[in-house]
Amino acid sequence: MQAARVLIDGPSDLVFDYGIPEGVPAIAGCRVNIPLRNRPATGTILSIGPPPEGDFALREILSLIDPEPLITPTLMKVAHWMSNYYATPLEQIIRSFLPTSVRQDKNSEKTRKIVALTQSINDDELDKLAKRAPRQHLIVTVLKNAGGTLPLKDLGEGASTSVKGLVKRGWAEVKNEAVRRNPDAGTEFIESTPLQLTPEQADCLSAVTAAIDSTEDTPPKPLLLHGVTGSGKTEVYLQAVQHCIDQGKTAIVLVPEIALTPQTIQRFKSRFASLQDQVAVLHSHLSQGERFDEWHRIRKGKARIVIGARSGIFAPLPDLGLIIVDEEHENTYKQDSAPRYHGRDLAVLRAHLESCAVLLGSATPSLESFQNTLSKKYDLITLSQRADGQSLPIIRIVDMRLEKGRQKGAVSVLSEKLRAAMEKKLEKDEQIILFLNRRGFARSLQCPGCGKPVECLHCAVPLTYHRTEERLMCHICGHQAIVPKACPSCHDPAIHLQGYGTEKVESVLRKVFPEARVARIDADAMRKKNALKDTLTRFKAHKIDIIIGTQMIAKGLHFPNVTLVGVLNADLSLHIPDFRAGERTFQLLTQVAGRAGRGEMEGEVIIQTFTPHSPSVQFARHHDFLGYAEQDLQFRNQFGYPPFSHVAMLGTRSTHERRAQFTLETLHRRLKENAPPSVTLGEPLPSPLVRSHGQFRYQLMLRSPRAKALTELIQRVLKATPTPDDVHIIIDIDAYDMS
DNA sequence: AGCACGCCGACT
DNA sequence: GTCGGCGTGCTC
Repeated sequence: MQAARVLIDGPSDLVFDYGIPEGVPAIAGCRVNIPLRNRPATGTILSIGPPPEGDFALREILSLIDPEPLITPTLMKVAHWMSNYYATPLEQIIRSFLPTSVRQDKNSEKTRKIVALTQSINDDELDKLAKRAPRQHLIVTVLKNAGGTLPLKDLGEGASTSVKGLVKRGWAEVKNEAVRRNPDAGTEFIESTPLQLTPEQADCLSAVTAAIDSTEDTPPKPLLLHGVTGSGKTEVYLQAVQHCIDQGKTAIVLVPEIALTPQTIQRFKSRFASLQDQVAVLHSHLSQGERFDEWHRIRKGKARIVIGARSGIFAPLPDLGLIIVDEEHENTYKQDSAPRYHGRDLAVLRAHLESCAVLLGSATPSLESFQNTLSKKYDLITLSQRADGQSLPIIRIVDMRLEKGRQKGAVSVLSEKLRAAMEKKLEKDEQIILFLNRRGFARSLQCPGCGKPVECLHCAVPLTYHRTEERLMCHICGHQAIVPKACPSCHDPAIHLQGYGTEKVESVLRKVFPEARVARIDADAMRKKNALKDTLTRFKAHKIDIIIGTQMIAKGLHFPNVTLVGVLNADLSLHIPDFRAGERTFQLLTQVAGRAGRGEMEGEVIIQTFTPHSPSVQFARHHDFLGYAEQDLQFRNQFGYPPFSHVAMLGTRSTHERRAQFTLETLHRRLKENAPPSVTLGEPLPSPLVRSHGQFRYQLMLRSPRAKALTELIQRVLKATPTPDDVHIIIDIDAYDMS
């Protein structure tokens, strides 16, 4: 007899063997009801194998929750890999694979009652019925006209009694029919036809189709598509997915955030309108029931194209042919709560395990992915021209250090150049997007005179200002400094923390351009449901002249009438204590600039900055990704940052500050004693956001060329080191969030 | 001796 | 997670 190895639901990652009763089709990936001690429990079958040795009575599975496995064999492998790599209990991983409604098998199929005539009734009987039971007669007539069947609720109120009468006579029967809870119910999508491809696009497409068509013996390499903004990456995606479907395979399309990419979703839905029911969009606004239905449609192969945010990578699609990761450089692919996986990395892993094609696309690829093309792990394909033949927008830099004198000390929001340019565009009735990257808390000291932030000499990242201690701190090596009275570089005493938000900008705009129609897009203003969609629709219809927004507007939006994009303070994302700050700023500037000049008219971009010479600003200005990458990769290599190493953050959180600190210090000591030479240890330090949600946070950075070395070391030390109950430990492998 | 409490390991 | 065994220590 075979036994099933079952992972029990719950936080303790229990694995036990159970007997499989006669006739129960239990296979790996199935969800099961099992007895545990004296109570029932639920779990997931990990594998089937011979029963274990040992003198205990094997208990049997009570029943299968779902007759078919909810987790495919490949996804099971992904889960095991994740558990090892991210140092996370397998149970937690599996839990994150399944939506709650699917896992708990709640909100299972919605049904409705269908009334069907069972036999033809002759006119004679009908006449009799008309006299004796006019309601029944009416129902029979209606049903006959409708072809014999109708939903019960369409027969009008109070019909059920009469229907019962008909059932009694044996003339009709009532059946339950499953109805799909369709998130798009009532929306019509008009099918769009494929666009004519430029020669570059055609080359890229054939590289992707070749990868889709490659056989299992020659598994395809991952593809990195570097396409400048407006180069028509989405059209390549669409035609690649079409090819995949034509081959009878399925496809996953990952997008950074469903809510922020309504235009991309729309294009997919329209292109595949004839396959309407075969496109499933997984997003956080689905109801539990909708999610249940979409998930099962995917599992059964009824939906063959899945569009989703990072967790879409767990979609249980059979016959996977292609995975696309749009805007692969986006940080939103990294989950910032356990399991802290990276959607793009899992896409590459899953594609490898499924021997299917994977396409990573971006106008500003991550240095991790780009480095993989240099080392020949990935193939690079390029779209260097805009699809409509338009040139990339002209980018002008405004040196805000010079504005300071002009505007006498006041925090200057709009430079004279930007204001003048806006005025011109408004006169011509063209639209404007203003961008302000507001990143609150962890702030550095920047000199308004020379534009330099105060940096750590050892780590080349800005020092972080800690208000409580009135000190500057390097958040990587622990170096501390007092807050300078004057700028260390130019001795300007005006050095201070400065900042303003989108709201302030909005009020300035209303004052400077009282005639213009202004709208603000940020997390605060867009809290209401559909607020973003509505604002974008009004902007498209030109009922708004100027949009002022945060990162939310940097991505993927396409508005032909926008001819001016202004970046109010390019430095805000530059001077945060993170080795990726430069990369992020370059990405942001390039992406934002790409919103300009997407129609007939030429676009113009104005970037306001205190550091006009920083590589992020200069390379973005010249639309030079390769130049930027070369420069930043050199820096990363020199200081041993990713992609030349893996970074792990080990953190403690507690309501007791001393305990959080002490625990991390203890762990640090033990790590030091046990660390192999390949691992570089940082110092245990208060997080830049020391206190958040009432908890104190301390963290420690570890680096190593091998991620496995980090996971192993951390797990070994944690296992051997008891920690207080009220201190929560966080392990973040390949961390992106340094705050 | 008898019992409440809390820690800790087992749970197939 | 949850149960139960067992040791500690307090009370009767």
